[in-house]
Amino acid sequence: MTAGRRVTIKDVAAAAGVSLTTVSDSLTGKGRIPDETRARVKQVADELGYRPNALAQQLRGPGLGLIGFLIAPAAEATMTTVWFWNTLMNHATEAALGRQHALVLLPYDAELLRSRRLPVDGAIVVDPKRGDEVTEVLRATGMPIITVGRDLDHPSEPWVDDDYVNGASELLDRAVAAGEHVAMITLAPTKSYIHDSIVGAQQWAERTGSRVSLHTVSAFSAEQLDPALDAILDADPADAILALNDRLATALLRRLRARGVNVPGEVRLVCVCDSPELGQSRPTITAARQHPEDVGRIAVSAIIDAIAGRDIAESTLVPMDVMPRTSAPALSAPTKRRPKR
Amino acid sequence: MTAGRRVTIKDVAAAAGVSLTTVSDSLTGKGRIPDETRARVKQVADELGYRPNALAQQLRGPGLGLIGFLIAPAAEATMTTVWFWNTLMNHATEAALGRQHALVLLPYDAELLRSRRLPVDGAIVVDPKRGDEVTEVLRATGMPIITVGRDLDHPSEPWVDDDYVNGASELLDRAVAAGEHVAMITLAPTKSYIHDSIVGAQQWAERTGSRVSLHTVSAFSAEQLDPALDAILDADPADAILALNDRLATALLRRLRARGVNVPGEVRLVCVCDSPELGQSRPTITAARQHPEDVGRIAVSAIIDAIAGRDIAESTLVPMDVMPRTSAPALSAPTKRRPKR
DNA sequence: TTGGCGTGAAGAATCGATTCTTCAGTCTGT
DNA sequence: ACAGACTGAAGAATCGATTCTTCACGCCAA
Repeated sequence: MTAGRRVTIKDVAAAAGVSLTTVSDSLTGKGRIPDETRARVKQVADELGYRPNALAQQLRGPGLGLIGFLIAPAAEATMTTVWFWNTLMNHATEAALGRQHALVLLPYDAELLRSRRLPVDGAIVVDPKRGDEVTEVLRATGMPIITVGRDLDHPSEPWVDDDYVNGASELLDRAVAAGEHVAMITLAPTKSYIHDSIVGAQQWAERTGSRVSLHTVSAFSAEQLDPALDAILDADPADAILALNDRLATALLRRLRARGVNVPGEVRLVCVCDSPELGQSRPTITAARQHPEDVGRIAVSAIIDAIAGRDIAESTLVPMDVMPRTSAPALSAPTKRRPKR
Repeated sequence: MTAGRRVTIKDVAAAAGVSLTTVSDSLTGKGRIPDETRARVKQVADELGYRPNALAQQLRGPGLGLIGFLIAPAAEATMTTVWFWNTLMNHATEAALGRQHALVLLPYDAELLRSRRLPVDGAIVVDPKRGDEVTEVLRATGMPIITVGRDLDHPSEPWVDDDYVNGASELLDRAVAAGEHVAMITLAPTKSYIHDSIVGAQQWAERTGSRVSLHTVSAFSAEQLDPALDAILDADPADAILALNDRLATALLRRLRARGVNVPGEVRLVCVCDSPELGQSRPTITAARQHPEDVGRIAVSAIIDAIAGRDIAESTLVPMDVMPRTSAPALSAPTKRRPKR
């Protein structure tokens, strides 16, 4: 009961005076065992506190693959982040379980990872930062790796992500008329989704002959953010404002209301990354929806293939969906069609 | 290369024309193998794309314990949540790895968990909601379980948590003079930390002969939150305001500033749950710091003990630290000492 | 009485990698 | 020239559970 070593099937067999086979069959409901014996074995197992070792149980049969799962801590957290991670984690977990694999959490710490043998067959890294040392350490072990979002300094690593380039571009297509001036409020492009969102906005500008002016802020504290946003609104009056994420979008909406600016009457407001909060604000905010469910599933599929030695796609983009809301209703007359790519 | 089945050590041995032992020793750098053979085996292994099976590798030796890890999705997300989960996850992961265990993510979905055999020896459930069905399903498998935060409907389940009762109480001791009137802004007590924070504030009130008035809001959207907070500020003028979490605290600070109320001059503002953001606002906000690092480590320790069949404490409370900041400086003359319990 | 069949349960192989033990062959020193 | 030491590598046990195969025993019918 208070023993140190774990109780194994051998202990149960010895205590019940039967063979290993009988214990296994009794507990799993297989084989030809009279009810009386079955009950007795179960009782002995309970008394000893026996629980089958999950590892050994999985070794035979189809086998359980172990996939390392790492999330880079975010300096700036938003509802988007939480919603995205939660959804991603749940769907990735589910996909893995369905394919006889398990997601094993690993600490996001290069030192720690380096210092021990990692009990995994491959790894998924979510939101790596530029030139990420953690990814580097994993790579050095030789295990297959896939990232959700690219490591901007290692573009050749296999990765999966929402298609922020086209997402941002289509978002503007739907919500902003060609030729108008858009002020884009973004964070420093340390992660690929930021970089890609900016590229998407610039592509839209080129294609439609519009102008996008970039403003980078650091969004750590709401108290520091508000004055920064005010300064931008003062200096750069625009027809529409494109916020990178929900945190920036809601902060902007607050500032605009405080200034008595009508949204969308005087200025339209759109946000690249959707989050549940954007559907709750007043007015609700138009955004492009990511698909963490698909991203998670695809990442798991790819890493399982890589572990099995199959070739995998170098990158996968998941299309985003524009969600037109009150802050920037869909245009009735669509602007020029974007070329396929 | 594009093969379906995974390459095993046997395949390498056959291809290299040596024994299993030689392959294993060559790749792990052990045994007495001449450099030439070692290199040749390594090359063959590389060509075949061999990677040792993590499961089998861990079966021998100390063995790898698998611990299920589940996080209940939060309806309302705050910086606290993200910071807390991230820190908890990293430290729990690290603690597990250090003790030859691995944290395996499981989906927070009762249906899914019920439908398959779970490849884990025990489980940690973070932030269970009242009468949680997920916990129920896990419990039914017979595996040991520990929750971070109590399931309010299953108080007898082993659990670990920050000591919100004493945390809130000591926070008020340090920042609010006895006899003053405190307005507490909180969420509906669906999780134990909310419940406990309220109890702590009430205990402080009783002990010091002060009054705490409770105001429950739903914090989903910032746009809906502000009017609700205004209504409370209008209806219940207080000497100090106690916010449950960073989201409520920063929203309150915004409202107070908008109303031209001086903090801490006219009203002091304190927050039960600390988060990095509270140290960045202007003024910075006094709060009680949780210790997700310790909570994570302790939860892992406990579940490992439970898996090994050792008896574990039914509950563990981690003391919180009051962080005095500008919004409510520490009182020079401390109020009555709280009795030990 | 004995062949055959059904029952209950044990034996042994298996999963993949590691590690302890053994062993054949070569080299060295006396 | 031969015992003993050393080298390189293979054999076999092990981890814990599952599962395929075998086997002893009892009973019934021919």
